Amino acid sequence: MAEPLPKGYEPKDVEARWRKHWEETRVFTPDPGGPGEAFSIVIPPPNVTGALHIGHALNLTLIDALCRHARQKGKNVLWIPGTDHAGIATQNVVERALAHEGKNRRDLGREAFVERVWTWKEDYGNRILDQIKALGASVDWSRLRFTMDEGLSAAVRKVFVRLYDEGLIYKGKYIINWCSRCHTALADDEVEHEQRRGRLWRVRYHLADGSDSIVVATTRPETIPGDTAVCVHPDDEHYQRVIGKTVLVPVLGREIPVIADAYVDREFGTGALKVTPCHDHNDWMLGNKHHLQFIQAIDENGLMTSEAGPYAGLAKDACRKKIVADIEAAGDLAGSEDMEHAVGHCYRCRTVVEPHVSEQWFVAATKLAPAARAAIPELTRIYPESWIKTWNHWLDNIRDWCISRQIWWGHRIPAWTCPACGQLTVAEDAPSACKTCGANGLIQEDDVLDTWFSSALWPFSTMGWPEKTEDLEHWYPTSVLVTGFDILFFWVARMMMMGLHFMSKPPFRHVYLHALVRDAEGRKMSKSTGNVIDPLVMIDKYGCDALRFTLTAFAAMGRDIRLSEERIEGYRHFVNKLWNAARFALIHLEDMPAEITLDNVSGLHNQWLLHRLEAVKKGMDGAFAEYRFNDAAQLGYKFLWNEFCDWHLELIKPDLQSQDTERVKTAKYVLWLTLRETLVLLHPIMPFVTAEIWQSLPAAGQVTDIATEAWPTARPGCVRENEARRMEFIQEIIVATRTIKAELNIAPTRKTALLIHPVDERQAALLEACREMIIALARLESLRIDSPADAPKASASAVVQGCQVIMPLRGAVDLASELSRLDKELLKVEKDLTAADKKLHNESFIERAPEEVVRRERDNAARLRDAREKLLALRQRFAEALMDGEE
RNA sequence: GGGCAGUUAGCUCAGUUGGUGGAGCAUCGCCCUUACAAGGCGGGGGCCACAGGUUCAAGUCCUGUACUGCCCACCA
Repeated sequence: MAEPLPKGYEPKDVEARWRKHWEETRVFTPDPGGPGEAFSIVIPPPNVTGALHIGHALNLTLIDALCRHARQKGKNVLWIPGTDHAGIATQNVVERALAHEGKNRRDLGREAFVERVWTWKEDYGNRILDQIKALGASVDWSRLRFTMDEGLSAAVRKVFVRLYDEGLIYKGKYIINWCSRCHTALADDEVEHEQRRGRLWRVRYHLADGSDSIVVATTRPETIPGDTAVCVHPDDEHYQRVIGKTVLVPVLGREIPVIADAYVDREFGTGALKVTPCHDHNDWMLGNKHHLQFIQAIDENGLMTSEAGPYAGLAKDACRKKIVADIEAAGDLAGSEDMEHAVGHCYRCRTVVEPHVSEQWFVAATKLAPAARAAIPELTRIYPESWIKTWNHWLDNIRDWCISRQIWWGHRIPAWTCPACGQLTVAEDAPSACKTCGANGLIQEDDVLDTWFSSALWPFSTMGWPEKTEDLEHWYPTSVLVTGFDILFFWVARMMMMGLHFMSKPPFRHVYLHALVRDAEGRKMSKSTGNVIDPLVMIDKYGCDALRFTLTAFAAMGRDIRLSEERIEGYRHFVNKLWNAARFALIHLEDMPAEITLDNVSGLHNQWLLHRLEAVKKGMDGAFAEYRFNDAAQLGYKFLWNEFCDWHLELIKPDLQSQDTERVKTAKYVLWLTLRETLVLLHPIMPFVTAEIWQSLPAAGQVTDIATEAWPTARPGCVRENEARRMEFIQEIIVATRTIKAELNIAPTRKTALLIHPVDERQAALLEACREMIIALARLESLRIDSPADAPKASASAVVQGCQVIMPLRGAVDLASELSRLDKELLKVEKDLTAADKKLHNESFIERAPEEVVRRERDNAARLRDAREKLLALRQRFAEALMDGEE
């Protein structure tokens, strides 16, 4: 039965207890044969090396809210947790640790190194799981996955082999992005371009016949030894004379052709471009088109090759200095200038990326992309929809995906080469002998797959594919993918391609892209800037629910979140408010209150509250369904605080003290029921505090776990617009009275007399029925509801919906301030009335606006006119009182 | 260069289908009213970036401009 709640909400103990409870009772472990419509989400697997950051906190909070809400709606909810092996990132971390021991991975050798990473993963990889727990994520821990689990690795191999057999994976020589620090190829989207200050040199190339020269502009003179052509625009009259001739590479003296291609921008630099096919993506394209020579001048370590002649062995930066100096010495430097240009950096280590020609594995993304493009919005809806254009543009311009990485940590490519005949065998399992020549000792590829290759399979590999599992049958495709837009292409697009190809269905019905969390100044949070907000610290300081509520409240679609600690602190007040409201309720609900019929509940305030509750239920339900998280949070916030606490709890205080047992009974039941339903509504956002309060509340029968409680059903009988409006009128009367007191500097606690002059019998009856409420909330000594004929002239007053509210003033009250108060009020009414009249005098408004709108405007004007008359009269009386007082 | 957002109170942001603009924080005043001072009550504060257009009516729809941010892109 009911237990008293401690005075202050202590998140730490409460959260720990509920986490344990939910884990032990396995309420988040669903059965594929269980009842309810299937609802599933796969976690965007955090990097196993990573610590939970605020972006994860947002992501997990939103997913958790959706899952908890879906569960409340009776769905069969599966949320699969897991982590990603994050190839390059994880390898880097372990290599750094090794470096501290003065070793590198080659000292250990491949096997020992990989073993070491696994050990590291076991030690540190579980930290992230504890952090997911700390956030209250209602994941199914029995289905925990890791991208390098045996099952998922088998899926990777199967996919690789199938794609290879279908010709959708191939090996080929291509210019790729090379990180000389990570010593691996990078996919196009793993390269981040940044504007950097650089220099543009103008270098003179002499014609081989010595007759002339041509000046070429370059930002990378160190690639000159790799030049195999100079290219100009075919229509450029400056260079017609040299097209088809040959020039000499500066310093080296090698003879190369001058070619013409419309690719060249005549306006840029000198209009002449040096072509270095091995060290520039566009030059690669030109080299192929014009069948140029391919000369590799820089190796994979960033050193100049023997092709660079006198510069061989130099680091590329040193070569740049030297070659510029040499050219200048030769008198062939035609000038140089500073310029800004985009430079590619490795997204993991920030090293400048070097275009590099090598043998790599590719997925024919160009062939898989069209289906993925067409899937949105036909098969999968994306929220917010504005991303469709970006999605289409990216998929329309996709290039084949380089999937081989020259690192050790990851899924090793399942391809073997025969040492005897060189035959390549691609297979799920290591072949014992060469199919062609029967030789043994086939050698597996050294490279591993891009991390995103296994992530691309995540929605079905986690459910047991390629086995035909019940999970797949029941829960694929997943209901919605929730992630940040920053990995739309890295991850979402690739999942879409793989899902469509292997499952014939898109991997998710909806994609919800949430914002990036930034700091208060709108900057990205990063360790180097020192502006990170650590979610674990926030949970520790303010409680998980406060953090979750804040993130949810700020998660408006299509907009970044600027987070600061003060905001979390602010929403902690809300958690506390809920807690205290519950404490109040529990004081009066020692036992389960007797049930009453709600459709015809007595008491205007009860009718109003239940009416509002219906609206909030509906509103929050819709908000969750459409991923309007901020709306859901706001609706819950306002209802709980501004309606339930500010009004209803105050309004039922007299009820609870009453001798009328029916009245007490009604108050208690409405209180109990509203609080319970509100807890359920808020539970998806604030699981812990709601769970704690829920179990303290008396219940009919066994106390249940709020996590398994159903979303409250609608009570159409409680929707009562008219009663709600009447209650709002009473509230306006009370506010007007309070305002008079506040503005005349009368202490709110000082009980005053009040006279209300209603406009008609109906209003009089309503006021009479609510007499007690008005007295209590406006803090009155007495209340008269009738004509003000004998009211003292020295009274403060207000007009509410035509009804005059009059407060006789006695004692030390600054009477002059009442006069200015009334003047201010009059001014406002005048202004509104002028605006309304202006509209009503506009003939086209009367003619064209809908009847309803015109009628409302007329009513409005009439109301204002009436208010003005009454205020003027009241002011007149008051002014007389002032005169009298002065005489 | 292309694309996408944003511009609303001092600050951070809401504002569903056009019908007199809201919240939190901050600020000012009064109150320790027996759930809550992490609180209550009340107030002040906005030509909704700018310029046009559509409309009886525009923060909301359209066009353009300015600034800010993000994404994409092969200007060497």
